Amino acid sequence: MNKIDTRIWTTEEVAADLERAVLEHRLPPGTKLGEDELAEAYGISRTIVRAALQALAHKRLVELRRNRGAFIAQPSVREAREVFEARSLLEPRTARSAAERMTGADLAILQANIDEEHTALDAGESGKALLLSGQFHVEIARIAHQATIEAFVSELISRSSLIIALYWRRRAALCETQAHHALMKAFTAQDGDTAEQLMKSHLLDLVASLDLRAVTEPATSLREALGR
Amino acid sequence: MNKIDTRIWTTEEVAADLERAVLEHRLPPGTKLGEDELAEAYGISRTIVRAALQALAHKRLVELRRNRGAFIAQPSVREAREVFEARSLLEPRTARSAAERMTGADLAILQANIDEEHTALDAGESGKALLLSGQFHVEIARIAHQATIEAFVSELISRSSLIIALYWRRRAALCETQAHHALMKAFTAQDGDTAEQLMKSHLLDLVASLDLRAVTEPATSLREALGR
DNA sequence: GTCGGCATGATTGTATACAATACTGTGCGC
DNA sequence: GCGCACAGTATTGTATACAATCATGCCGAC
Repeated sequence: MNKIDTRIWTTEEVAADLERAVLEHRLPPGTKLGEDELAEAYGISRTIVRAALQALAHKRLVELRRNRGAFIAQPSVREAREVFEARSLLEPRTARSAAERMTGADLAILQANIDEEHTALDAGESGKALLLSGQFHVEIARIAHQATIEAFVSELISRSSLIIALYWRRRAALCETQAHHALMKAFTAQDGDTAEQLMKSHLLDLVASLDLRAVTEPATSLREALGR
Repeated sequence: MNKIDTRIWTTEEVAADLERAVLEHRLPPGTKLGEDELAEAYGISRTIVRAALQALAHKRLVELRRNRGAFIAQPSVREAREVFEARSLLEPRTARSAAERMTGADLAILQANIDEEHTALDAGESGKALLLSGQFHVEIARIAHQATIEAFVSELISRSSLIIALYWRRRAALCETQAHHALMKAFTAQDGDTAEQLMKSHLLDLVASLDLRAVTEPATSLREALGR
C-alpha cells in the first residue's frame, strides 16, 4: 500500500478513506486489515488505525475478532435480509418527507449525483458508480432534515454495498439508474405519495436482484457445504 | 468514584457500565467524563477508557470535543424530535412482527420485565425502572428476530433516556406501565394489527409528555437560564 | 506416514511516556 | 480598579514499548 505520506491523517479521515475503499469494492469482504500494514500505509501509529477500525466496526463494515485482527465484514444472508428490512421501514417514509420539502437546490444536487454516476459508468468505474448510487439515498435523508435517520440510512447503505459485493446476481446494471430517474420525477413534482411508493418498490427490486438463497453461512455451513 | 478493583474490566464492560449509569440517570447530561478519573475508578489505563468513550460517542450517548474531553450528550430539541421520528418508523412495524411470532417464553420474558419495573418503582428506584422500561422496547425488536433493527432501537432508547432527563414534563409516571400492559394483551393474542397501533400511540404519548417547546439549546441557554 | 506437541515468529492488547492543546490564576500596565 | 497578557497546570492526543495471544512449521512418537 502506498499513500501520500506528507499529509497528516486524522482518525475520521482514515475511517472515511477505508470506508470509501470498501464501498467502491476495492476492498472485498473478508480482507484482513492488519494494523501495522495500515499504520505504515498512512504514515501514522497504530493508535489512530485502531480508533478508525473501531469506528468502522461499530458501523458493521469491519468485524473485529479478539486477538485475531480486523476483517472487512461478510454479512450473512440473514443479515442481508435484516438490512433491507430496516431500509424498507426507514427510506420510503423518508423519501416522502424529502419530496414534500424538496427545493430547487436539493434537486440540483440529486441530479448532479445521477449525472456523475452516469459519467462513472461510462468510464467503466463501476465502483465509483455504486458509491454514488448509495449517496443518492443518503442525500434523500439529508433533504428530509432527519440527521438521525440519515446516519442510520448511511450505515445501512454501506452495509448494502457489502451485501451487493457478496450476493449480486443480475449483471445488467441499468435498473438502478431507471429507479432513481423515476424518483427524481416524483421529487420534482413534490409528490410525496409517489416518492414513497417508488422507494418502496425500488428497495424490493434491489432485494430481488440479490441471490439470497445461498447457503453461505460462515458458521453453520461446513457440514451443509460438504453435504453430509 | 470507587469500583471493585479486583476485577479486570474490558472495553465493552466499561462502556456498558457507563451506559447503564446514564440510562439510570445517575450521570446527568453535560457531565464531564475525565479520562484519568475513569481510568482510576475502574483500575485500568486510559487506553481502555478512550475506547469505551469512543464506543459511547458512536451511540451518541457521549459527545467528544477535540482537546476538550468527553461529556454526556445533551440532545437538542431538534435531535429529540428526530429520535422519536425514527422510533415511530421502526418500532410499530417491529411490534407487529414480534406479535406475530410471539412464543410463550417471549411473553414470560416481557412479563418479567414489567414485574421488575413495578418492583423497582415500589422501591423508589425510578432510574432502574426507566432502564427496564427501555429494555421492554428493545426486547420486542429481539423477539421480532431483527438484530439490525434491534441495534438501532437500542441506540434510540438510550438517547431517549437522555431526552427524558432533559425534557420530561409530566411527573405522573403511571402512563408508561399502562401502555406496556396494553401491548402485552395484544402480544398474548398475537394480534399484530393492534400491537402496531398501540406502539404507535405509545410513542406519540411519550413525545406528548415531553416539553419540546423549550429553547434550551446548550449554547444559548446560559443567559436565559439565569433569566437576565 | 500421520498426528500431536512444542518452539518460534508474527500480530494484537494494554500501559505508559511524551507532546500538544486548553484551562486557570497571577501580575503587570493602563 | 479593570483588562489583558503570560506562565503554570491540568487534560487530552499520539507514539511507542512491552505483554499476551495466536498462527506456523518443525520434530518426534506412534
